[in-house]
Amino acid sequence: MFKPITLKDIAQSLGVSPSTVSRALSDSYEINEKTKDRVIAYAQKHNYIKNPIALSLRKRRSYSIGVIVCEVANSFFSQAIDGIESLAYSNGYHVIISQTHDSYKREVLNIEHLANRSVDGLIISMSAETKDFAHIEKLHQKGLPIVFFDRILENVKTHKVSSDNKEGSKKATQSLIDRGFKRIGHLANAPHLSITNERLKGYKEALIANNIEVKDSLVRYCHHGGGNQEEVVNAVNYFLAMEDKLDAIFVASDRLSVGCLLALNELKKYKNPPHISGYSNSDILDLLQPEFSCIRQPAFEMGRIATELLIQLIESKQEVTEFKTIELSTTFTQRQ
Amino acid sequence: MFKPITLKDIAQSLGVSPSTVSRALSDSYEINEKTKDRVIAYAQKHNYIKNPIALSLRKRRSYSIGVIVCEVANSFFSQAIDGIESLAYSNGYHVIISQTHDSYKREVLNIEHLANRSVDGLIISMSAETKDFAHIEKLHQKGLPIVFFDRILENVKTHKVSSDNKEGSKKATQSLIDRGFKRIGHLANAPHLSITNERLKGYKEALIANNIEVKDSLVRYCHHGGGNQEEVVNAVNYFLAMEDKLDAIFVASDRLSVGCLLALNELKKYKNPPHISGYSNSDILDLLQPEFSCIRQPAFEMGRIATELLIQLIESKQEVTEFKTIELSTTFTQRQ
DNA sequence: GTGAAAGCGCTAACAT
DNA sequence: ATGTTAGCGCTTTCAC
Repeated sequence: MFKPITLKDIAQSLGVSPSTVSRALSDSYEINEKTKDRVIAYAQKHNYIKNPIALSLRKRRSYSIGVIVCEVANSFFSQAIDGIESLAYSNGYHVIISQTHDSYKREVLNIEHLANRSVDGLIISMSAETKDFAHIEKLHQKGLPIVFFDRILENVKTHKVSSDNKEGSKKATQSLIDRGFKRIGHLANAPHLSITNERLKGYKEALIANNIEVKDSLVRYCHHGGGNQEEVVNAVNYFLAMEDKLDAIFVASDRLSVGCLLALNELKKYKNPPHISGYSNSDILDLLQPEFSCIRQPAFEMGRIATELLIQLIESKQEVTEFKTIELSTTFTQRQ
Repeated sequence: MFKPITLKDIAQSLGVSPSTVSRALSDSYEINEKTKDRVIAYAQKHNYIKNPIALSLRKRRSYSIGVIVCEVANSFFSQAIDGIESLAYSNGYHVIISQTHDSYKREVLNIEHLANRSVDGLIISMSAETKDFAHIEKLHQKGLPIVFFDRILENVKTHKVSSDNKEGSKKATQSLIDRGFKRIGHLANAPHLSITNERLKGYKEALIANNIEVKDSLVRYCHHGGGNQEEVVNAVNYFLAMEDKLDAIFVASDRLSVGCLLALNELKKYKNPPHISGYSNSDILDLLQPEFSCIRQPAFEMGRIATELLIQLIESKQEVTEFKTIELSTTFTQRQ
């Protein structure tokens, strides 16, 4: 069975000590050029690769970072992951992706699994279900480098990367108002998420700025982030069944936008359905739904920046006490 | 800094030897019940978790499996990954996902990285660009457990899981013929992929069965699997520019279906565009493009089965010499 | 029923 | 410039 060549093997074959080999391979200045060449040549010829596990044990570093997201089958997150990977690989880090499927239980399990010394740091986007943050705070206190992205945890002191949610929301809602829509519903994400509140604020601010009354009855939350289509369908049905017909719905997330459009599609019987506008990073939606105006987050860039900050955290010699909260701008695309 | 409690710590605190603690925690029969209880209680109270890295080094097993796919932002693959995860986790394995973005170079890099003792086995779907298989054959010969899925490597003797590509293709093409389409183009994937050939065969067989001439000029390959939209646009343009107008296009993959529909969307100026039918596991496409008939692969199930076979391979005591090639059926959905 | 010791593959003081 | 040694955290043989 698969038994790769070790450093010791090389040492033996070459009649030198393991430490010499180790030093030669890490190009130490104290090793004779000739020995170095011999060792490197031999290693290359035999396809030697350092055992990363032994290395990790020794250095107490795994050179891998963990990413916690609700799901990868989501344009926003898969683009963000591409950004994370691009920076991680170029810095010699490996990326381990873990999906919570927006379940609190899975989040706890996955984070603990990763944290227990198999990753050097974590990039986390909270699950929609999570209300208790003990599992994260514990790790953070223990000193595990963590960077939050998109779905932030406000009161944990570390780097945070998101888009300017309030602003994005406000822009989109304002655009609906500009187009003459007055009764605008808001299909919101799970109530505990940072993004939910910020996006709600943006929506409300736009209404207020235009002297439109803010009504809680026009806001519908999806407690599982749209994880089961049923809750989205229910919300859409609620909106459609309202006595005072809705003019438009502003949708709070990528997944919900998809869910909402699907729901509306199933309910074709309704004539004059409300106009839909919302968050989406999906190219498909973008082009197939020509009347869908959307807010796009710079997902790739957000991933890159989060990773950059995490690597800084991991590699910093002294303890970091200054933390950044970065908010990137979103792009709003007005259609038709 | 993040310094978790070790087995040695427990031993010291309890005044027993490390070996006793180790045995107690693995519930060895030779340990006194009382000692066991003491140890387990202490471990739980202090949140002790075995260091997986040390464990891996010792056992020469990482309890993690690597997954190589072109990209996760793809309905088919993300569903397959969900299937892989579901079985892996319930068997105590961890899943590491690695994306090739259909680049040969990335594939080699990622596979080597994972293989070098940080995973116990690999589930691979080949990159579109890959024509040279040495990197995989080498690992396979060394005894690393590998299961292929979807994009198979024919002449490597190991388990393979795919859908019945020829059959699926044939069904879809036949359905186009049944609807009166005669001049049917085929937008194919990269020519080296197993699925490309099988799907091409199905397409051709359907034509032949209906006495329609098979013309190579009606087949267009996308060498990067649709990785850059440009090649898809070019192919679509080629089809649209043909003198004898095409009635329909049969599209060979999930990603290409998206690309093809997008391209067509951009080229709206053409009246009476050809009818599109093809592979797709996307719920969005499914519902937003009501006239799009599609073949859906049982992605989740394929992932599950591949994982099951891989775990068998990993855990089998004696060498496995009998290998399975599993082909699951696809579902064809006829629209409008 | 428990402990001592060796070793998984590697690196880094500490020799020489 | 190179070798010796100890140790990262764990399991497992061999003693007792």
